[in-house]
Amino acid sequence: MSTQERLIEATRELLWDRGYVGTSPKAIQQHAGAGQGSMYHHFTGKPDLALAAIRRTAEELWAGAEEVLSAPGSPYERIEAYLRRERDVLRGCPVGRLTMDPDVIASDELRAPVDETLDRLRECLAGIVEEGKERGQFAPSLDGEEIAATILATVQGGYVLARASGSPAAFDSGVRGLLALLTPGSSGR
Amino acid sequence: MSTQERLIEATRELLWDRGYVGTSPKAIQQHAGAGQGSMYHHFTGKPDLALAAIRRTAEELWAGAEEVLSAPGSPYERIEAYLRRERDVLRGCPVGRLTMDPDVIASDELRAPVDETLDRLRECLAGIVEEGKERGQFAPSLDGEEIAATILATVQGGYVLARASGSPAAFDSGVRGLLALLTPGSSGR
DNA sequence: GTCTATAGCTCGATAGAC
DNA sequence: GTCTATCGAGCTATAGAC
Repeated sequence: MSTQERLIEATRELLWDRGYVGTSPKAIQQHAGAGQGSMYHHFTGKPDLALAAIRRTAEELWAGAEEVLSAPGSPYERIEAYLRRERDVLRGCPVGRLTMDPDVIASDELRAPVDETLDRLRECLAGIVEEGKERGQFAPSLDGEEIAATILATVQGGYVLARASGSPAAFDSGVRGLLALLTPGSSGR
Repeated sequence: MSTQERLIEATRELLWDRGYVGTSPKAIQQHAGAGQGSMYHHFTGKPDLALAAIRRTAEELWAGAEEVLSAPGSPYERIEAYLRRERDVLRGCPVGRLTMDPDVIASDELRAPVDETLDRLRECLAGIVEEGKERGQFAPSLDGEEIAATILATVQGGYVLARASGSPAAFDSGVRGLLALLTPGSSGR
């Protein structure tokens, strides 16, 4: 793996665990096994390197989610597969956690990949919900865009609850609650 | 307001906006209009001051939520009031955002108020859902604890979506989706 | 391309005058 | 109680040798 690659990968790991504000160039260099000059040769500075790392993380997350959501199965089954998918719950979402970083939010460039990824996910989920309505799996009164936002929010918020309690249980509990509400034929009342 | 008070209030504001890692003692002192020595006279250091600030923020949040959730009304109405309550959406949750702070999560002392607050909220919501089941407002198949986790997660995740897009719309959308799923007599299918 | 050296600044904390 | 002065360390970045 090239030095440039190692720098990006090290940055991705550190951004996931410590966020942008909590990640120093020095820590990145040590993680990547590279010197100061090496980093500043390949990137103009911390924001430039972070942008490369965030873009790659966003792409990977989207690719993985898209794979699960486009797999064969009914709309409910695909949403369930997405929600129940294996996750490193206590580590949090590598994309969503960036929204709590003041420097990321302050920069349109750094925020863009985060925004686009969550937006694409929402569109994708909304389409699946609409398909479920057509098939009679979900109530016609439901709004695809809204339910998509609820699904995404439950996942993102699940990470928050899990990290607060130090256990993945709260994440799973929230997911089970949402699935119960979405379950064809037995939800709401 | 005493210097000690100003220090705590300044810390609360900065923790809300920039998190623990992103908040420096110097910034706190400037915000509070106090010198170095003043801060270290009243508190042993940054963790001590942050603990006082986090505890107060957690207590205030719980008090406000408890007030809305214990107001008169049916279970569904109380949950709706909680979800639709006015919030500084783009600023995020002053308690929930701390879960993305590596130093907060690493310290049992700093994490405790966060954990306890969300846990109490979950218990409170779970009781309301159970009450709704008894009244026939929610389906008997629903689990109070799980739905409570879903509600809390939708709120916490709503902040994430809103901050990612730079607009409160996504938060409101997720809340409307959840309320549709919870609506007596018209949810799921 | 990669290294070391160094800059100028801020970090979190302490010392000691008043 | 509050202030200024100062500490050693780490921050982000640049310079320049190799």
